Amino acid sequence: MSLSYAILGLLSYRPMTGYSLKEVFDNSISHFWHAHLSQIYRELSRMEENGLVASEVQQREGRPDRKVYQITSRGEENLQSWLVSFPQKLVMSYNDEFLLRLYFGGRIGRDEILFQMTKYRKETESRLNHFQSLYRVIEDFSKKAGGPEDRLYWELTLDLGVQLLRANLEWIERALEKIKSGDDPLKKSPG
Amino acid sequence: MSLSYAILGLLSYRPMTGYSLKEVFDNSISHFWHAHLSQIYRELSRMEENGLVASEVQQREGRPDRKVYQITSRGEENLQSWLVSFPQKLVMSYNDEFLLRLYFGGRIGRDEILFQMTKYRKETESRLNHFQSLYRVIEDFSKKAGGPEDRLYWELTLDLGVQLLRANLEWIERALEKIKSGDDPLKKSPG
DNA sequence: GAATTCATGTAACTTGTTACATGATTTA
DNA sequence: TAAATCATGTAACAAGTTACATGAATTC
Repeated sequence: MSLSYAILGLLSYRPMTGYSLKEVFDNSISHFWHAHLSQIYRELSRMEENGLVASEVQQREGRPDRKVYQITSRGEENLQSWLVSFPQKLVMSYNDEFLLRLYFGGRIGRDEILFQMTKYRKETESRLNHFQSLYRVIEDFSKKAGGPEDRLYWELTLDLGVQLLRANLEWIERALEKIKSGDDPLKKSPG
Repeated sequence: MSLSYAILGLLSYRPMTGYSLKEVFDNSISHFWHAHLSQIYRELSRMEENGLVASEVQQREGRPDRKVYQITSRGEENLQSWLVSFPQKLVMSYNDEFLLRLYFGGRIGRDEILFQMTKYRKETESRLNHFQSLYRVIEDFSKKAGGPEDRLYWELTLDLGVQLLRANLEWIERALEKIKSGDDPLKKSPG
């Protein structure tokens, strides 16, 4: 289960609560990994049972208690051995609901498709904007934790996220034109 | 659950067994949707309970029985209303184990990263080759089922799959160079 | 003779998703 | 004063994964 390695890796930079782990997931690795808060809490409990992490409850006046998790030496070993083992099977389970609809586009009207595609473009654009703002987050974070080596790899993964979104947007433009030109009665039956 | 819509959509072209549905998943929509055979069987049972599909057992001499599923009118309605409803939340759960390792690349040696990246490139290349062979599958299939409209959309989804893989490969080349040049002691501290 | 394909599923388990429950502090 | 943020989780269910079980026909 890769989620536990994602958690171990992030805890290897600094101890964190489940809540703050979720923030890092959303801000720093959302371009290639997503997890729900409830998943993170469940996984942390399991990992503590297995001795991969250890928790300490911090009581603070007024504000609610925080349960701060840190990686154990066993957790470090676990992480390390995972990092150097290239997966036998590359899991690439890319299930895309929008593409599933588009595949069956022949079953609905072109206007509906154009409408959905335009919405999809808007969403993709805002995701691209979000990703581009993450370079700043990496810069800030590399000053606090990790070294210049870490920063190289953080930026590389983000580069891919940005490039894939750009390729996606280029495809959207071409697809819109293809669909529109198919809609043009002059081009449908020439002569 | 989008799996049931994928099944309904495919059954709307022609009746199929669970086994042949799996083949279509792997050959025709694998670039944006993946499902295990056991998932398909489970989902078909559930859908039959809900009246979205109906099955008929065909007995054949010598060979094992086949359970052929077809879409019901209720299933058609179900599919149609899903197709015209743009999702409130675009599910983009893209979890990539390779990128997760790369993100933590600072924790392992550069040689290991280069080794894994090279393997990743090889896998990505073979996926691209597979995708490119699917245009032929679409061509063949559009002669048997569906019309020219369907073919446009089938090709569009495949176009995206191909373009994303190409963008991925371009990124790999650049990433390899960046990692290698960071490894070069001459570039590390000039002078 | 061994492996692959066709064809059906069940069982056990892990992961992902959504809703619920609680409650203080801060910001709009 | 309403909403958002911080902070913890549980419960219930849906979806994804892997292993097991069966057995004929075909291909290597």
